[in-house]
Amino acid sequence: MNSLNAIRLFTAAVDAGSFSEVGRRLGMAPSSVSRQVAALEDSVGAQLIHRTTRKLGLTEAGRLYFERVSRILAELDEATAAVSHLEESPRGVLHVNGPTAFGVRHVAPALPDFLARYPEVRVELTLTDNFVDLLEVGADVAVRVGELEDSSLIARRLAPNRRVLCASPGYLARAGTPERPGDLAAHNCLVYTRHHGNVNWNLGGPDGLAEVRAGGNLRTNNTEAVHAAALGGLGIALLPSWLVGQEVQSGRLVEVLPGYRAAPGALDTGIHALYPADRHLSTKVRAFVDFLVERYGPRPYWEETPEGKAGPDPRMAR
Amino acid sequence: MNSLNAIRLFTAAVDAGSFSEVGRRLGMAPSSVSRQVAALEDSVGAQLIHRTTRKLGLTEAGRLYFERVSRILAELDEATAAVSHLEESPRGVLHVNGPTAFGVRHVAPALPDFLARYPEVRVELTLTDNFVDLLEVGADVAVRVGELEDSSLIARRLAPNRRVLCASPGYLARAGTPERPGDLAAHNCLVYTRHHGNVNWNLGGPDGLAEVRAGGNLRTNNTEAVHAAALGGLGIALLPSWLVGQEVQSGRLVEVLPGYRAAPGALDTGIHALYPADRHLSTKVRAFVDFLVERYGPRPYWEETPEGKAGPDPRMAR
DNA sequence: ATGATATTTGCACTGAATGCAAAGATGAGA
DNA sequence: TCTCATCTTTGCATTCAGTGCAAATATCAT
Repeated sequence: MNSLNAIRLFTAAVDAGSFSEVGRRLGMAPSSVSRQVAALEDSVGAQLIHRTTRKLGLTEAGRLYFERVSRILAELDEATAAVSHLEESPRGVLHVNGPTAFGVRHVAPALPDFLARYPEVRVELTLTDNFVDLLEVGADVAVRVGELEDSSLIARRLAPNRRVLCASPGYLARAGTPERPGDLAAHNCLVYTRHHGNVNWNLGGPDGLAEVRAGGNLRTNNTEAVHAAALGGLGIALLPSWLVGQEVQSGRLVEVLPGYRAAPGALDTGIHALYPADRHLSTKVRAFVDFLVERYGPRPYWEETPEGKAGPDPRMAR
Repeated sequence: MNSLNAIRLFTAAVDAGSFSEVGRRLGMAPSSVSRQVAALEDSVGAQLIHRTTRKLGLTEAGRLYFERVSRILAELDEATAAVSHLEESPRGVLHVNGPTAFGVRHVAPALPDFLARYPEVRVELTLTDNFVDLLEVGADVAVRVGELEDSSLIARRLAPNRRVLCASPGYLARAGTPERPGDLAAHNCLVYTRHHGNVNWNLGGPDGLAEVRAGGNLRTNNTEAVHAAALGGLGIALLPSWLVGQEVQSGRLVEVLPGYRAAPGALDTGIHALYPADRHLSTKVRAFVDFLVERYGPRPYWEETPEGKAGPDPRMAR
């Protein structure tokens, strides 16, 4: 197999008109240039350059080869430059994958700012609720809420994932407001059933952990359904802050037992960006992840309290 | 500088879908494939392939690079093939250089047969009477008559170069036919003056060397002029057999003192083909030189005697 | 002729590429 | 859920290609 270096030296020799001159320009011994060109001639099976101690002359084969090969070298450099250019600054198509509910509320609204900052990036956002293989779907980065599957991907923490108790003002006016965790037993608790499993709520508060039996007339495996029911005044729900935070801020929902949060568990691991553990992280992915980290910040906007009052102990945020 | 081998392995990996598969196909260790691709990625400064133990996935940069690079590799193979093709059999343009007189009489007439045997060759014949640098004029092969300049070129002997005494039948009828070398002093000798130098004729015959003073009413530095004068019946000339051989055969000239030839000297060194001493002799040059050797043979057609009678002692040749 | 400069070859050496083995990762199937 | 087969990657010793230097040879200019 002929080496690319030999071809470059061949064209350089044609340009320079002398092996020694090539050596001087490229800082190598003339003998090396000579041997590389000779090896190239052996590999193509034809004399390319007639040599004399004073001048070089192209063979017909050499002329033919030079014309084609110098164009090819230019194309190759161009291809390399194109790829390098792609990584100079965020550019190209960024495939983002994420869960529907979070994506609609907190990824899609962020995209205008992101795209304004990086005009050469185009985003392709795919929202699905089943975990997908990044390589399989050709995604560059995924946003995952909750527990992380075991994989070789790199996870960058974007925000905590806290679940809070909440209900509509109408419900509370009608059914009263619980004062202690034990009071929940008397309320209509809207239960999200993840794996037909435990439906008790483990709450952490000023007086430590409390496990309460949550029951009511609605059990569903769909968080959005719990959300809708709570908004409709059906009862008390335990929902992630990114889902209800802004409605609590606007008063459409009211936080119940504000000193208590769902005790950290698998579902509360946090919100992460996942991307392949490549040695060369592409600038567009890095830019996107950095952008989300910056946008959500240590305390995401959906957890901001209106009066700047410090919310729950940040140390609770796993 | 990125290596061509790494690029080939990259495209092979994209085609095969696995580094191990590439290793099996190309008979090399998977780790080598992996390292070459990694080195290529380093050199272009971007991840090209997302790797998992079970599958490979192209990056956007990888897709871009693959598209361009696979086309470039094909072009490069094509260029190499074109050059190799050129040497598979005699093909292309053959630049032939030679002296005018010999070229017109014995090279040009041979070309129809040569070109008929090698239909893919085109000949560019340049006839000049001053020695030229092959490289300078871009010639592939030169035919030289007489002494060889000292050079690094390879000389292949094509035919002997003998000079014989001859005159027209009319001249001999008028002035008589010399019987011994000494008789030449009484004849009109047509003298070719090469370097204003010695104009004596050194003749070799049955009784050894004989140096005779050649003189007459024509001295010229042009062989063709001597030739024309002899044909016109002006006197006795000492001319190369390739120039007068066929006219002797046809009777337009008559050989004088047939047992005598010009004693071998610089002018009689022979007729040679010269070509560059390249390690790869092009097939078209080899074909042409072989063709001339075969055509002229050990005893050139211009020296054939009508009755098949053995001419002068062949050992005199050279 | 002589000197300057060119290509090429022999020789020792350096550095890159390789194969092997081991470790970590992933998917299929029991 | 566990095991196995297979994949990529890394460390390490080895091999081979590529390099520079010096010498030999060739060519042109002075």
